[in-house]
Amino acid sequence: MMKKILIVDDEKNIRDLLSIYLQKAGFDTVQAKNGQEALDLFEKEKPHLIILDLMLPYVNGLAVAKKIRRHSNIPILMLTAKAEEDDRVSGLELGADDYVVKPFSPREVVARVKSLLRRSYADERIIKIKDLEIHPKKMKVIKKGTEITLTTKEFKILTILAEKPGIVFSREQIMDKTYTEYDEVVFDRTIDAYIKNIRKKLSDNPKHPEYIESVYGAGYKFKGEK
Amino acid sequence: MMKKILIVDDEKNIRDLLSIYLQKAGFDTVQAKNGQEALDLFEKEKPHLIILDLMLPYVNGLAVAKKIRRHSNIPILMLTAKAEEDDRVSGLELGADDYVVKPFSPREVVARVKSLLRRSYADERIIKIKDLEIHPKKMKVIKKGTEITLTTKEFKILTILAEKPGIVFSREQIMDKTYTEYDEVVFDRTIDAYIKNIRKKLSDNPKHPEYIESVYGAGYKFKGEK
DNA sequence: TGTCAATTTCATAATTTCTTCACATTTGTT
DNA sequence: AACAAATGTGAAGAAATTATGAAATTGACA
Repeated sequence: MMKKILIVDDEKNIRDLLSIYLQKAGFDTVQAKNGQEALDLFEKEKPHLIILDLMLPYVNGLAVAKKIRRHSNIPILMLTAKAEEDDRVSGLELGADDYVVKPFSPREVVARVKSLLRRSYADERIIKIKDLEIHPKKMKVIKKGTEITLTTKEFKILTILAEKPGIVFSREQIMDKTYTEYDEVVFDRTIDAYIKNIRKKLSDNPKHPEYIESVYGAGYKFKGEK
Repeated sequence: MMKKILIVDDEKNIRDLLSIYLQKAGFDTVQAKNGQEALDLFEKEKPHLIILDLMLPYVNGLAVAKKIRRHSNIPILMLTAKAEEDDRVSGLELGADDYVVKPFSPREVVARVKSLLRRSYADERIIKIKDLEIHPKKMKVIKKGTEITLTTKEFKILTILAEKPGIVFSREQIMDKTYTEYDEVVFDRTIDAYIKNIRKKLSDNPKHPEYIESVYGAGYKFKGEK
């Protein structure tokens, strides 16, 4: 199936350059010249990936990324003019999956687009942690040879935590990453309920958790050295 | 923490050259001369980054990258003999995060390794001071390999002090930075109580403090050179 | 439309942290 | 040395957060 790429940049030259190369590589492209247009087109065109300039007029690229991230986990490739660490860090924090520093080679952008698409849509990476094997493709967790079936949301939440062991995620962060629908606001304690279920299924004692640890006043984290 | 680099190349000269430069830059290195060895060492040594030659005997570098990518998103720096764009493209497609064309300057490799590590582990903004490592994202402090768990407020206060060693903070300043609510007024001695707890957890003797020093009539400071 | 599983909310119990307080100890000053 | 002011500390009640079972709601699908 042909994948559609949304290109967001205020410079027409750049948009066109990327369009040409991406189309040559077999992608469908749509262009937006500012944040508002980007959000509109994101809704309307439902692209498979977004190339987003960090420095946009009016609405900054980070804000656009954040808005989109609230509703979707579409891969985002950020274009950054300067290699400043702060930009880079907040870009990645807010959900950009990769970034390219300007000036870039169009071919490199194409390569990264392909890489991102592959990573995002052919996700069969198995997370091995402690005595668990998390199989995204099968939506299953194997613990010491025994299959444990989780529901979609339980699985998603476990994956978020297990991908970055040791890192504390607030309930809000977990919700942002878990919920894709618009306007969906859920009660804080909902996350607790999921954690409870996951723990039960993994036989993870909340008093002496082997996997998911509560961090009072902060959130949850997957127990781990890393 | 010292980062470990796995170097995979069939030429001993190249492996050694890279090892020397990387070690000089403060990295730990492990070497593999073919794909199988690379996979074994990847499992056993759990490196933080892999430098991988594209052209390996028996099992090609791309295949190795692909296999590793099934279980991990460790950063991979690919070494390519020829500057062909195709290699670069497929390397990036298969999950290499960056590449260097042979013949390369060892210094450039070191620079890219640093950059990749920064990118991949960007979410660990660790404050290192004396024998402490303060991990904000993990909400914990590591002292000589031992994890110390602090509460939210304890952690916050320790961070305030440790970020600017030598600078004295009054109780009021500490409160201002710790409490976000306006009207909230707490008893002066509350800060003392927190300092007491932090000191206890860090085994910091108030009489001969190694970390948090009381400044009579002024407040507290993190003992330090600066 | 009915049913079952998943999702979400809610109420309450259990736990942890926060804050205060009283008293002990130390520090600085005269 | 004596005094005043500031800091150290253990204990305890208050406040906040998390755990959890049960109930209500939603959603997919026959």
